[in-house]
Amino acid sequence: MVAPESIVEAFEGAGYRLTSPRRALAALIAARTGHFTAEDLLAEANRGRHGPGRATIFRSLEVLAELGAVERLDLPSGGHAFVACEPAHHHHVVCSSCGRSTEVSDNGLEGMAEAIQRETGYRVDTHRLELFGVCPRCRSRAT
Amino acid sequence: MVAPESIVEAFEGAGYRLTSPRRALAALIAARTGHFTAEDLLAEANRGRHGPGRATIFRSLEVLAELGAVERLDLPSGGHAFVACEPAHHHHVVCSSCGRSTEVSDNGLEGMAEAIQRETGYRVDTHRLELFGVCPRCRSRAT
DNA sequence: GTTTTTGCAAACCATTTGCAGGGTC
DNA sequence: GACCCTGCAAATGGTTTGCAAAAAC
Repeated sequence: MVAPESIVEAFEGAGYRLTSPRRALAALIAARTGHFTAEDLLAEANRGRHGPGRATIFRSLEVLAELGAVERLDLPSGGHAFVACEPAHHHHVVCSSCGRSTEVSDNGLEGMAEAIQRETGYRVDTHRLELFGVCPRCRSRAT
Repeated sequence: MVAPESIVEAFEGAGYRLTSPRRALAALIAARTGHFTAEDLLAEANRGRHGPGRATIFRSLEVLAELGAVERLDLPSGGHAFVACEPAHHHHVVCSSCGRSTEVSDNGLEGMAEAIQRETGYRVDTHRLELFGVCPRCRSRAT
């Protein structure tokens, strides 16, 4: 869904050192088609015998989330997951069947935030929108 | 922000038994002006010496969230909190300074969901929108 | 009297942290 | 060579669970 290089570049561009655990992690993330949890990556890393360790995975995901190369999602279940993405403001629709996700511009939401600001008097600083549904592929397969 | 009775009624209406721990919890929740964590309630419950225990608090919050008497929030920090609310579809603007929150109709969002559906082909089932900012009171106080 | 709820404390699980050795710039 | 990064394993902190006693219906 995302090239491993773009993740490596995120590290690089922000002045982080290029290490083999980070390269390996980039590959693991790039190999994912949908959203994934830290646990998923960890399991995958342990499968191959030279994958990054638990601590590195968590630490790197945090960095990547800060850099915007990855976004943290709050699943309806209360758990956390991540999706690789382009570093621009946007949101995701996540397929609850296969986990695949698609980016969505927040076209319209900006306006809504302004309307809310006017109505409530709050100064709205940030928002998070998460959409969950079924992707086209799963819809047709489900038939 | 919400009357204790409305919470008690939520239990009642759904066929749950009315117990004193549940009444006490309803009062604790009603006393909150903003969002609160399970931990907050637990601390408060322990202050008075006959409050509900840890397990009951978590179990009840889960039930109330299911019933829609309370909504679970995902804070930007990654933690979880709750707000008491009316059981209708809506969203909240949460003040990051004092924790107070206000309900917001999702006026407009419905339309957005449809647009997204059309654009991406996903069938959108649910969404969660959380807004964070500074409430009027804190804005003026902050000057 | 039957069924639900509670409380306690132990179990859990994801995530974080301290620290010494190793790798990168 | 200096400083950043990693792995390990132990600590953490919020949330869940098993079970016997207590309360509601």
